[in-house]
Amino acid sequence: MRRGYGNIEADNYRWGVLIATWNVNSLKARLPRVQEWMRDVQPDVLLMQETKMTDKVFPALTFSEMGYESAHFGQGQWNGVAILSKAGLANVRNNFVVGEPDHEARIITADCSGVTVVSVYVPNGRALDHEHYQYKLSWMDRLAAHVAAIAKPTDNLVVAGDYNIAPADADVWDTKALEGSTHVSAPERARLQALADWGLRDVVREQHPEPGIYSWWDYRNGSFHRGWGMRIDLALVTKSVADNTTWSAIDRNARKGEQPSDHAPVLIEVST
DNA sequence: ATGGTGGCCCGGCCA
Repeated sequence: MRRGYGNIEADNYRWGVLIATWNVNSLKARLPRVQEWMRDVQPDVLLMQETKMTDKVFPALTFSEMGYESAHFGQGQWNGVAILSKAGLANVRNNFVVGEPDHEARIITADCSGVTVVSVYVPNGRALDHEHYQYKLSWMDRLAAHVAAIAKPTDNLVVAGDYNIAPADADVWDTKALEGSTHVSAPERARLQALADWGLRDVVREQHPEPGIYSWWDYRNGSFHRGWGMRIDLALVTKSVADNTTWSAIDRNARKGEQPSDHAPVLIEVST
């Protein structure tokens, strides 16, 4: 029997595979919080971003002792993505599988008991006139090629992580404040639409149409307490997964307390 | 949000 979801306000007990994604903003700094959260919520699969460490120091043994297999694609003090699973972990693929490999560690793919999962950390972009923004747009194009290369729209696929893109105006606290900024520009949103056109659905938004659900709040200015957030961490899934997603949430409680990440975990429960 | 925080690891850069 499955448990409830720890500190998450679920109105019921749920059954199925619980898949979570979380930008931890340094796994070294965040390991105690991550372990506490994992014990509390018991995800079956956890995708992480911004581990900010090398593969050599990734705490695979710690996660193994907690019952998780793991795969990590890191590069040092920046970026770094991981997949933890107690539902099987096979066919691990670092980086893009087609085209030019990225020079940064931002994407890792694996198969977890019939579902292919991709942990993505999309480049921030910095500013619309910055070359990093062009890197972000081309990165999203390469992600689309990667997705098309690893799966068909009829497969079980979850592409989740920190997209650094708010899909719509309802996903930000103040559209005026963000005018001319990254994360909300039309070209970025067009890249998300391309993934949608291929067959990936924003299942959390489908299940939570209300505005004001965010996954990231700036550390500065008391943004969290003022409600200045954005929903930029997304779980994009194919139809077979979306149609079997029985529950989803953003665990904003994880943004509270001592030494939080600036991102909250996003969860989906998929019945099997 | 023009940056007041927090990550990297010790001088700024990045988010």
